[in-house]
Amino acid sequence: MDKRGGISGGSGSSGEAEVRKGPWTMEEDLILINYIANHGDGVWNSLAKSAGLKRTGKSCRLRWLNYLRPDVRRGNITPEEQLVIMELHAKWGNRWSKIAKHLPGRTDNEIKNFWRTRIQKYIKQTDVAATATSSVGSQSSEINDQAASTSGHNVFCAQDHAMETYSPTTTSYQHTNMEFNYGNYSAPVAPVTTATTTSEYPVPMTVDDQTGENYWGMDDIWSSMHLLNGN
DNA sequence: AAGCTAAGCAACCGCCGCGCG
DNA sequence: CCGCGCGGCGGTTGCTTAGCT
Repeated sequence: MDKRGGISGGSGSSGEAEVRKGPWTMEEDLILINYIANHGDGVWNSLAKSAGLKRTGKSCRLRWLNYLRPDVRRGNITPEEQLVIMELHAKWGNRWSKIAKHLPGRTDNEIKNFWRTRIQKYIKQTDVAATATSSVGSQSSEINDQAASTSGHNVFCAQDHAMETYSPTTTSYQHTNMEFNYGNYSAPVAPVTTATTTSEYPVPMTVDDQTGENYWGMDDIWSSMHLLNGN
């Protein structure tokens, strides 16, 4: 079952408004950003309709809050943030939005994913290690408290190498010769073999100094919005 | 080089609470 | 009080990709 596949909401023979699902396209992102920049957010269902997006209000809200907001921070969770997450999770449990409020620029979804992938793995490993050395099983909360009370940086790194090497896949509009990737979104793209062809796109791209790859960052998108809006 | 597996993450789903008529 | 719509939240899914065999 693919929850993210294309248009859903009926066979298409009816007059029902079709609802798009799955990864957001760059066009949709631009529409949403532009609309919110001009009208503000909120009342998401009507916003989706007014903006002409074939998306549910929920989907628009999620996309905006988790990704398109200008103050969203991307990239590595810092050791300090790791500590905060662990401390607050020990205190509040899976109250991700509450935890996210204490981490400016981080979203509940990001923290939730971080917890599930990194910290739960760490807990699992620690749990296995604990049961291996002792017949007494340890509970997650105990581990949380233990880890949360650990001062200093890279609390996981000593035992979890993945923490050190954590390098999230880019969430920018990354451009290669074949296609550009936007998180999971992968769209056919006009063949771009020269730098000049980037002007075909509404968004000026950034060139990575190290890889030489072109990509669209959020800054690029926002600057393009100013262009589109005539600022 | 090809196939397999695990990790990472975007996005959807279902539920709940709140405000409003 | 009740029903409805909306926003918010936590859980879950599945696609992509990197690493390994």
